[in-house]
Amino acid sequence: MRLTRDQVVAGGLDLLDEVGLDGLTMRRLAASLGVQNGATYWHFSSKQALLEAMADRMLADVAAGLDAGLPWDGRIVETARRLRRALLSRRDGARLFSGVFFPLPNALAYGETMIGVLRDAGLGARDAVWAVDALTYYVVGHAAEEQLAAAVPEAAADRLTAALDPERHPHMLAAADDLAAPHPEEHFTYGLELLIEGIRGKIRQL
Amino acid sequence: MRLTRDQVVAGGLDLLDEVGLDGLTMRRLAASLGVQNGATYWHFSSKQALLEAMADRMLADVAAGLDAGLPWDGRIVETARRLRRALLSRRDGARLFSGVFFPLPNALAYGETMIGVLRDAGLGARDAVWAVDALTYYVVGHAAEEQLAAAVPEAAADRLTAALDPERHPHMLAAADDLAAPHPEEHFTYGLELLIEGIRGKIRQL
DNA sequence: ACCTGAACACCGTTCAAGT
DNA sequence: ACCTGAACACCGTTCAAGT
Repeated sequence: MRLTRDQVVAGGLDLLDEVGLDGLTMRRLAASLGVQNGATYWHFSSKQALLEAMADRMLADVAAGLDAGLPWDGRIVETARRLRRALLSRRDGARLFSGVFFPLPNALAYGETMIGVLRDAGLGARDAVWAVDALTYYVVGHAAEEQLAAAVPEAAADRLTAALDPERHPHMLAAADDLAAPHPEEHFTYGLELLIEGIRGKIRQL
Repeated sequence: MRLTRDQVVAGGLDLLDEVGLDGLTMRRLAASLGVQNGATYWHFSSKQALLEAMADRMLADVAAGLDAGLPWDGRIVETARRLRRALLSRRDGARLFSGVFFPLPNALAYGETMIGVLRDAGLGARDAVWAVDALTYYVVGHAAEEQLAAAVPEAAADRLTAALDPERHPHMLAAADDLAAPHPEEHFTYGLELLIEGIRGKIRQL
């Protein structure tokens, strides 16, 4: 059976879950597909091109079928959540996405949806784009940090507490339980609401 | 003259400006320091350890001497700007920082300062930490995108306009001039204000 | 204490040659 | 059209041996 482009992408995503982004090599991928080393280069001109295809595949359903009955802020929350879920669906998914240049089909669909919601809410073109940029940086940054913390199981927590000094970091020590973020969903929602509240302010000023 | 740890870090940062994060190799660094390949490993146990030291050095003055006379929102803006400037001070500085695990001295000082400002403003421990997390994801994400766009000079713009379809991306096309972000400072301030406005909302609820 | 020299086990990418 | 086999030019890391 010959290899298809889709199989290479799917194999890449499966391998990503197995070995993480740093362990993902073209040679391992070829091996896991039962093929020789150079074979994948017939389907993708470079590793970067493959990573882009993988990133976009990961975002497949982010912008599909958004409930038009929701108010604008509900639609923003829903779409941000979908992006978040997509990024978290694969190991190192957020890092994979942020290492890739933006204009990919599903990423564009996400952006277009988000901007559309804010324009419906009354924002001008520039405000809408810039607000979506802020939302996106937040969602991606949050997911990346969450996956980074998950990747460094115990060493992370130990190293953090070791680095914190009661003299110089009283505030961080006082919030140590919330720093380690054992409540990622609540944590995510908190920052998302901050941004949405800021957008509400902009809409009020219209 | 023998090599010092500091010289290795400084050489790493200079090389970063020259060749970018992807071009930064231990071998090139050794060559630029006029030393043999393995020599840097006496000063740093791994490339990752060196990258961490470089990232922290980059953040050296972010938390020093903040004007206590400013209102809380002015202090947040000032500190966020300093982090931004530090990240932009070196090529791929934002990507360097986000690839490194958080608890480094200057990064901790930054976090402590930010949390302190929000606690002064009246927020509880958890709210303050979570709000600072949101601010930091935003600052780093914004700087990373800005440096990524700067790294792909013209190909980026071309590829974006080529990918945009009037049928499917009317909103993005309508905002094309603001998408390419020829106004990075204004763009940065816009999103930062969104978050600060959200924090104002939290403080009002107290 | 600090560095050299040389090796080990990998990489991404290319490309003639096969089928 | 799609893949193999083999090579090229690199990597990070280790470590005996030198000074």
